[in-house]
Parts: sequence; C-alpha cells; structure tokens
Amino acid sequence: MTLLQTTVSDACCAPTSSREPLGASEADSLAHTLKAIADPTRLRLVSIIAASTEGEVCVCDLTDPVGLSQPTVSHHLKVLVDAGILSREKRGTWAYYSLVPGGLSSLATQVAGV
Amino acid sequence: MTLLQTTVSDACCAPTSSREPLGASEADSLAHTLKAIADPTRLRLVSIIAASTEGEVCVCDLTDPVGLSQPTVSHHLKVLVDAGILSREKRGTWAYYSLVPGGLSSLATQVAGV
DNA sequence: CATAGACATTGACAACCGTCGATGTCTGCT
DNA sequence: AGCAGACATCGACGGTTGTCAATGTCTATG
Repeated sequence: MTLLQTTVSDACCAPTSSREPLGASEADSLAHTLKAIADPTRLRLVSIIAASTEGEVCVCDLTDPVGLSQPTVSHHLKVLVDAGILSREKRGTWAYYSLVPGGLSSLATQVAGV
Repeated sequence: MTLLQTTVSDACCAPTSSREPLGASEADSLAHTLKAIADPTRLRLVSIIAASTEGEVCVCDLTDPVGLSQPTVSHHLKVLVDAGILSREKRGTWAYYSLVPGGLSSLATQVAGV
C-alpha cells in the first residue's frame, strides 16, 4: 500500500541540505496516519484501550467514557484500524479492539525523525 | 460542551484499567498539536527546515519545493509556529523559520505514551 | 519620497470531517 | 422460528480546513 519511494532528487550539486527531506508520497502516507490520531476522541479511545488491563476493550465499554453515540465511536475505531493503530477481533456478539504492537512507537519514531 | 468527567467511574470493584487514560482536556491539547503536523504540506515544510544545514529557511525558499502559493505557505508556517513546532525570526525583509528545539521529540514522546 | 520586494492578512470557495438518527447484519438465546 | 442485543453502515447536516487571488504592511534601496 505504502510505496517507500526514496528517490534521490538531486544529490549531485546543491549541498543546501544535510539530508534528504520528506518526499511527497512519504509525507502523504505519514500525514494520513497522523490524521488518524490527531483527534481528541480517537486519542482518548486509544488511551482507554492502552490503559486497560486486558489490553482489549469492546465497543460497548467505550461509548460511555467518551460520551458519544455508538455509530460515532464505531466510525472512530474504524479510522484507527485502517491507520494500523488498532486491531479488531470479533468474538461472538462483541468486537474487541486492541493496540497493534509497536504501532504507536513506530509512529512516534517517524515523527521524531521528520 | 466538554464536561471534564475525571470522576472515577467505578474504582471500587472493577480494576479494568492499569493506569489513568487521557482526560478530555489533555486529549484536546495533544490533538491540537498533532493536527498541526498531520498534513503532508506541513510535514514537508518541517522536514525541509530540519534537513537544512543552516537550520533555518526563509519563506521564499519554501514555496518552490512544496509547489504552493506564498500565502498558503505562510498560512501553514503560522499553524506550525502556533503549535510550538517552529519559531519565526524576522531579519530585514526576510522571515526565517527554524525548529523549536525538542519540539518534535516532545511530541513523539507524548504519542508513544498515549 | 517613491518604488520594489518579502511576507502577512483577508475573504471566498470547495472539499473534507465529526456527529447523529435510522437502518442493516450478524450472533446467541428462548 | 422469532426475538433481542452488539456492532457496522448509510445518509445527512453543520463546522472545519486547505487553497488561492487580492490586498495590506513593513523594509531596504534608488
């Protein structure tokens, strides 16, 4: 999905930069992931899941803490899953959401390295 | 609209969380900063400045690499300054933008710690 | 003083986003 | 089979955002 294009634009002549800045496609990809957590509700959802002792929380236990409707919470969770931050596992009637291991730290590393 | 519900919902019986999740105001604040860099153009601007040998770049040298108009670039730079990621110094006719020391790494730490 | 250049600000517009109610889909139970 | 509960999806609506052209502000220079 994400094409890691590390094209050397012009490494020959102009040493105006000490290293290569982000390319357009890399910036698009990183921005897409950052947008996923750049929302107060989604930050809280991730935080609640991360703080849970079981490591996973079902939707019914997430609507109350954030004070939003169930469809809205489901929407936010879908955004987080699509961004590779959360993963979803359905067991019976319930859907359990948990953190993707290393997802947040990988994102943090990318932010620090921009 | 936002009722700061930091009340312990049921701390008596169900130890469902190992630590306290993000409060509403903390989530708002962090989301605001994350929104600032959750944009491909702003990520590239920050990256260009970070990659520059001088550590600072004026607006006129930023419009071409991102391919946007000067007002748009100025707008993005203002967002980044307001978020505490960039700082602005005006010398003569030019405005030089540079990274706030520790700004990005502090943000990265907060992301990893959510 | 007048002019030109660098940058910021304003106003407008289309696209996107967060939210909700209504509805659909699946699972487990009686 | 029928029903109830948990969750996802859809359609709609207001608010936000990224972008530009036009304009304003300041600085240096002739």
